[in-house]
Amino acid sequence: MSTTRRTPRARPETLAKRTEILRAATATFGAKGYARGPLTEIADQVGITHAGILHHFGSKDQLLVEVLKFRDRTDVEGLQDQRMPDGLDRFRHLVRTAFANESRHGIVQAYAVLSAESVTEDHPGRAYFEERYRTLRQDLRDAFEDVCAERGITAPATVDRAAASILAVMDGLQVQWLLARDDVELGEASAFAIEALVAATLDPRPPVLGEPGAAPGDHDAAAGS
Amino acid sequence: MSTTRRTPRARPETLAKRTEILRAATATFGAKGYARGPLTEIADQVGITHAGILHHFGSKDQLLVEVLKFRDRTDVEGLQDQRMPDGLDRFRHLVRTAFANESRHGIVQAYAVLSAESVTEDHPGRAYFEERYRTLRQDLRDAFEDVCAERGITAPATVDRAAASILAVMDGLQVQWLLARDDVELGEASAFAIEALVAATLDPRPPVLGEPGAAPGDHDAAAGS
DNA sequence: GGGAGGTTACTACACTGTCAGTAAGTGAAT
DNA sequence: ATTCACTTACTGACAGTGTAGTAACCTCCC
Repeated sequence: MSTTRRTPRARPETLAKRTEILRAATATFGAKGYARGPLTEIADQVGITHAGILHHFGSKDQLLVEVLKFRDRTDVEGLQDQRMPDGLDRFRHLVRTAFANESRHGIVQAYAVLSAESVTEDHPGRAYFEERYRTLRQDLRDAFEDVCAERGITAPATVDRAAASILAVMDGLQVQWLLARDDVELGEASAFAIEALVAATLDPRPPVLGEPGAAPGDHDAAAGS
Repeated sequence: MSTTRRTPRARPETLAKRTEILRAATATFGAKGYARGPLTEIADQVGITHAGILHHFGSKDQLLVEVLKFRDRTDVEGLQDQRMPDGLDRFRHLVRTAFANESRHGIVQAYAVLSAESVTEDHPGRAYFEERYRTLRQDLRDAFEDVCAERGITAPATVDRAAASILAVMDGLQVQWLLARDDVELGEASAFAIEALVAATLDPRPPVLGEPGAAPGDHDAAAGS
């Protein structure tokens, strides 16, 4: 936890190689998923053997964890000088990210595939994604609280749902976009949805569908339709 | 090849066994994903060997396709007497489904895992999910058009984005719910989001975030945050 | 010269798919 | 109603492949 600097001496060359491996692993896990992404394919991309990869990362599981951490690290570097925006800017930032993602197919796919795969039995990435979503939801709740405080209104109880929904819609749109890039506009659709969800949270309107006492006990059967 | 399977004679016993296999396969693929869901585990559940499974379905790929088709078949049976609702009821139906899904963990997980996995290279389920989402989006677009026609308004250009977003938010919430069932209320959050997206589509308001000419060309780097 | 960054060679599995064979039907014709 | 020709529903053994991990050895650089 504390000083996880497992490799004491980091020669610059070595560090570069490791980064190269992490990038290659992202590509392979993105293209084939973790379960079907062989170490040999990753090794080929960086011109070594699969045993060389294991020399650096110990195990495939560990490699996945490092890949995930690596992404977070570089993401933060992307806006190192400017702090993560807060208030409404936090949501604008999400929209910008969605547009930017349209030209980052590989990473989008890696995250989409790995996050869903992580819910399976004994998946090495599970803890990472649990933590990630928990943090992001908290993050967005905070942004909502900020905006409400600024406006002198009390944050509604729906901020929980809104925070989860915003992340959800971004993820879900990514999957649809990956399956049909001609039919789904990732950036535009995300912008629309985030706008709608933020508006509904900050300035609620009477329900269109009528929900309050809606009986959940329903003998209905359509998994995702 | 040579002695191909000519639509095997459907003895009632056999059909029952096949259904049993499909159910077991759903469980295994749900729990472990397709890539990591071995035929032997499915076979064990129904008391035969993995070769027996292959006798019925020819290949693992084919089994997956049948599993997916099977789900659709049973889903439709669930509301055979009453047609799929249209207009606003279509959206209410989605909300009810989301609540119902809270007690159908296994199927939800199977769909969440398999849909994301399907975007990977040469995945046997890809065509199915492409088709599924295309159909569902069209379905929701139609529902929007109906409501707009009823109200004598012209459907806005955002119906495309809204349709994709509604499906997206449902899927995305499922993943978060599977990762943290105590923190995410699948039904309630889906209800909130669908309500918000339908309202924003049918009765648009001025933007809170301000988007029109927002420059997409942004040197930003946060994959999913 | 000692350790970091590899390699080759190998072990040990975990799976999928094939194949030959068997037992239990099925459906005429006898 | 029994026999004969054939099919269905498997089993058990195994081939083949893909793959993670290990061990021993090489080979530079500091």
